[in-house]
Parts: sequence; structure tokens; C-alpha cells
Amino acid sequence: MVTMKDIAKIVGCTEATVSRVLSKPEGESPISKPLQEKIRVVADRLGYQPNLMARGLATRKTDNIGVVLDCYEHLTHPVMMQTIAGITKAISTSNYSLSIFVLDQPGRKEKQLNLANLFARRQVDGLLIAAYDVDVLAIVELIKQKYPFVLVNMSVDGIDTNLVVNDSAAYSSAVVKYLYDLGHREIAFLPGPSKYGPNPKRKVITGIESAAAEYGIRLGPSRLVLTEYDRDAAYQAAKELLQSQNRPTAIFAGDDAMAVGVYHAAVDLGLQVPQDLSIVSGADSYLTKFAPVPITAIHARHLEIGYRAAELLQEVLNGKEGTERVVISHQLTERNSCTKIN
Amino acid sequence: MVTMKDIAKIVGCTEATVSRVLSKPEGESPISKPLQEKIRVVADRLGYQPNLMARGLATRKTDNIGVVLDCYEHLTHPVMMQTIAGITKAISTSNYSLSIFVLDQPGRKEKQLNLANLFARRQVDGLLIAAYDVDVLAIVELIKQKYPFVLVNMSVDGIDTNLVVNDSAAYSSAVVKYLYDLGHREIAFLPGPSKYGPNPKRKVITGIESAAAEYGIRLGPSRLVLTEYDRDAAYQAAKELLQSQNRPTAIFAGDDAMAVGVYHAAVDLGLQVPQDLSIVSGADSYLTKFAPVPITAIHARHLEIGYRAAELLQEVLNGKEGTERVVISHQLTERNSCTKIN
DNA sequence: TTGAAAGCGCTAACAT
DNA sequence: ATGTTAGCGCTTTCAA
Repeated sequence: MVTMKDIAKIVGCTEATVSRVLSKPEGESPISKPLQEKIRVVADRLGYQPNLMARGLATRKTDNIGVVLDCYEHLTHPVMMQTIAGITKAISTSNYSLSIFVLDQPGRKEKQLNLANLFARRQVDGLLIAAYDVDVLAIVELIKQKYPFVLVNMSVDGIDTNLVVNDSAAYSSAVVKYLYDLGHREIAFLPGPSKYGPNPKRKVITGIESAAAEYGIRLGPSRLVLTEYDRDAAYQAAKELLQSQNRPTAIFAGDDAMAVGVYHAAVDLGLQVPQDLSIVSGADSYLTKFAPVPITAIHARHLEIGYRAAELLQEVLNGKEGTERVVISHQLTERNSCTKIN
Repeated sequence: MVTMKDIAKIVGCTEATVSRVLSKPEGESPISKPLQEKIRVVADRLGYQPNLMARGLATRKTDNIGVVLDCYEHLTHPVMMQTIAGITKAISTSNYSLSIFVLDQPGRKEKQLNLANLFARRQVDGLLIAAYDVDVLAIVELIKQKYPFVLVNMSVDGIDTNLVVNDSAAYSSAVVKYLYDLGHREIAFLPGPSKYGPNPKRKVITGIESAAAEYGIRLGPSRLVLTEYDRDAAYQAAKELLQSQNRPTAIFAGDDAMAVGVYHAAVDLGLQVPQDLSIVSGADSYLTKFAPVPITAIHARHLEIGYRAAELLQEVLNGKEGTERVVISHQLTERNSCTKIN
């Protein structure tokens, strides 16, 4: 382990001088060019690497950013992977390193990881929170202590903080408008669960309701069915909807797996997609892309959300004041699952 | 920021004593019960949290483990996420934290992140390497310096080290045997690329070759086609294979997206699956599970691979000597894409 | 521009 | 069982 002391000894200066050269970027340190050169050469020759714990202890910074998830299982969810990929992309061009933390602590006294403690223990300089089960009080505590963080793809009612989200209310409206413009008047919605995260009602659903009102689309239990995000649940629900008195001509499914479930339900009932039924998926993935009839889907750009969240956090760490709400817009990716009707 | 010194002052003992209590688990510290209690109570009341950088500086340990990937894009790959989920699962019940590192450094002088430096800079105590593009010399350097690491789902020819892999040669044989037992003699293979990672030839391919020899299955260019892992490439290749003189009765596709490509090629040629063509996928995902005809697939248990790798690394960090090769066996998940032929 | 000295918060060896 | 002392490797005043 080679230290600054070693370099100082060889060069014939003090540790402090070495630090002044090696801790600042090549550009400007207050040390004379020749000495600077000498020090850099020796450091290179010895393969010097700074001890980041020592540096952190002295500077009170960790140069580390944490991502917080609910549980390790979420890492396998396509939306989360996209988000984390975006975060990693942003981080990897910076000087920060990235750590993963999971709220869920099976078999520990504290059921939920204490976020403020991550700061107190000097594990992170800032946090990207993509955990829908997070305790609201934990968030409040972070704000009270002025610990920097950004909410990723989530928000907490009544709390004003930095966050990056998609326009979930807007995109459900967009779907309604899209189908309406194709001539559909009987549209059923399988948006998934009513609640996800700390808020009482998902924005997607409020978006559906307001858009339905706007376009005069009838809702009600035969038009809006809440289930889990689940292929089979969607399959069942769709089957019932499609066998009802006046069956919908279009179905909006909350995510990709659900959209596939809806498709299979239609096929199993002898219906053709899109001739007899138009389908839009609320999430895009290779499941929708590679479906037998490629499915029109909302592409929510989660990679972008992660990327912008990491960027925003870094701005905050650089002293940015106030709070910012960044909204990442969706795209509607048209494929072959929808058609005009008269 | 409350420190041990603060606690010592209140309790009326020295910092050292506080450290002896708070750094060991409740079980045994050499301090008298009553003093121990006092210290714990005060620590609790003040909300004391240890400064991990200070501790690390003193103990020369980071209590951090790093996962190394090729690039951030790999985070969107289902196999990788399964692996990382497994790693996270294992880590989250330990006292280690987890960091993500990416080899690829766009626009820096060193094109590849220097792994040994992660140790020298005291960022990690150990590394889980799941990066197929890793420079072999980087691995050699780690060994030379005795820095602990485990290769995850990869191996390097001629290097004997700790690793956890799946039985890729075995599972391609298993596929051949499975199809052979169903009566298939004309089997085509679309295993993906010939090379992936630091070794000259993928084990899956050598597995296919030896199994083909064993069962007397003919290979050759009309039976073994190398492409990228890509739905469209597989679609094209399958179309050609299925239009050739004596077309195969079964196709083995390297991964889930390719298997779907093969399926669509068959359908587009008016063939029925499995009546006219049996399909086996080399990777399992919801793409195979939710396909119109659910596809029989090799399930490689990547979560298990990640989990075991993290476990193994922790054993090494606890002083385990020697090297271990852990092989995680596959499962063949039978669905509806294969049938017996006469 | 450089050196001297103190300190970041913790642990560990040596004493008692 | 507890106190004393000396670092761990770096940064940062304050002087010169």
C-alpha cells in the first residue's frame, strides 16, 4: 500500500504538498509546475491510489450514491432494470460510485432499513429512492436532516421534494384519446392495482377517469377492473369482459404481461386482434414487441427517468437549491394491435 | 454528528471502552455488563451511528462488495438482473453493502476500469465479476495481489479461480438427449454467437457437438447456424432451415427471443408448433412462458448462481483457502412446444 | 508556493 | 475490565 507519505519522502516534500497535487484535477493546484510534475511521475511509478476511506474521513464526503429498492425481487422487474440502467449510465460518467440498498430486512429488528442512518454512517452522500413501500416518515426525516435525495418514478402526496416521474396521468389520457380517435367508444380498462406506493390512488387511474369524462366514455365495473399486475388475472378479467352483453371494442391493459393475457383471452374466444378487439399496453417490453400480433404500447422511458434522477441528485449534491419535479414524457409506440372502427 | 467521544464523555469512560462495546455484537465484549448497558443506552438515546469510513480506515476493511459488469446496458438483460437479484438477496442478510461497477468507461484514458485499483483505493473487500469482456490480465493481476474475487457465470481458460457457473455443456447435451428421446433425428441448432466472454468457443457449442456425436445427430452448416442473440436473426435463419431440402423436425434456439423468432418463422411458413416443428429455448423468461404456444426451455437458475457466488465470496473473505468451482445445474421446463415423432 | 501541525472518528496494542 | 497512546491516510487551517 503506497501512501502520500511514501511519495513525499521520495520527492522530498511534505504529505500536504502531495495532497494538494493529487487531490485536485490536473488543471489547478497551487503547486509549482515542476514539483507538480515530479509528484505525478513518482505517484504514477509507484502506482499510487488514494485511500478513499481516509479521504472521506477528512472531507466528510463518500463520493457514493445509493439506490434504494423495496426488495431484491424488484431487481428482476423490467421497469426497475431500465431505471437502474439509466442511473448507472449517468453515474458511470461521474466520479460517484453506486451502491444498492434494499428496504426489506428479513429477520432483523428494524423491519425497514433506516435511510437517514445511511447518511449518519457515512455510506452515501445522496439517495435515489425507487421504493414504493418506503415509510413516509423516513422521507420526512431525510428532509428534516437535509439529507439529499431524489424520488424516482414515485411521489408522496403532500411532500414537496426533488423527483423524476413519468406523466402517468397524461399517458392514460393519451391512450383514451388514441382509441377515441380510432372510433372506439366502448373501452375497458385493466390498469392493474388501484394503489401502488404510498399514495391512496394511482395517477393512471385518475387519468383514466378524467379522460373518460372528457371524451364521454362510460366507466363502471364492466369497464374498469382492478387486478394485480398479472397475466392470468388479466386473462380472466378480459374473458369476462369480452363475454358480457355489449363487449368492449378496445382494452387498455396496465402492463405488458397483462396485455398478452388480454390477447390470449381474445384468441381463445375466437376473436381476432385487432379486427375484433384493439389492445393497448401500459408498458412496453419485448413481450409486447415480440407478441404474435405486436402490441401497441406506452413506452415510458424508464431509462431516461433513472438517468435524469441521477443527474438531478448530482446537481443537488453540487449545491442546487430548492426542489424540482421532472416529468419524463411517454411515447406511444404504435404496432399492430389497434384498428379503426366505424 | 454524534461520536464515540461524545458517548464516552457522558458515560464517564474513554472512547476505547465505547468502541469495545459498540463494535462487537451484543454477545461478547470484554466490558462489564453494567458499563456496557450504560454505554448502549446513551448510544441509543443520542442515536449514535458509527462512521464507517473512520472504522474502515482503522480496520482496513470496507465491508463492501462490488459487482462488475461490462456496461450499463447489461443491466437490462434478464439474465443479468436475475444474477444481481441473487447477489443482492445474499448480501442483504449479511453485513456487507453492495456496489455496482461497470468496466466500460466511455471517454476516459483507461478504456477499462482497473479492478485492482478498486481494492487499492479501498472501495471493496471483494469482487463478483460478471463481465465477459474483462481483460484476462486484469484477472491475473487480482490473483497476483491476492485480492478476493469470484467469477460469476463465466470462466477463463487456463485460470484456476473461484467461480460459479451453470452447466452449459451439460444442458446443451440434455437438450439433444431430450429431443432424441422424443424421436427427433433431424435437429437444427441456433445457439447464438460462437464466442461470448474471454474464451475461444462457447461451452454450449462444444456440448452440442459432443452430444450430436454421441447420438449420431448430423451437424454441418444446414444444422448448426451461428448468429447473434437476436430475434430477427433467428427468424431469418430458421426460415432458411425450414425451407431446405430435408427440413429439421426440431430446433434448439439459444435464448428466449430467438426461440420466439423461430416460432414466428414456423408460423409464417404455415407450419404448426409442435406438430410440424418442436422448439426448445436455451433461456427461460416470460417470453417463453407467455408465448402463444408456451415454449419448452432450459431454466438456468441465474438467481441461484448470483446467490451462491455472493456466498462463496463471503466465505473467501472469511478466510476460506483454495479455489472452488460451483456448478449450478439447470432444469428443463417442459411446456407445449415439443412433441414425439415416429 | 510550501511546510508544520492538527484533526477527521475509529480501533488496537500495550499497560495497569 | 478499563485507560493510554498511537496510529489508519488523508485534508486543511495557519504560518512562513
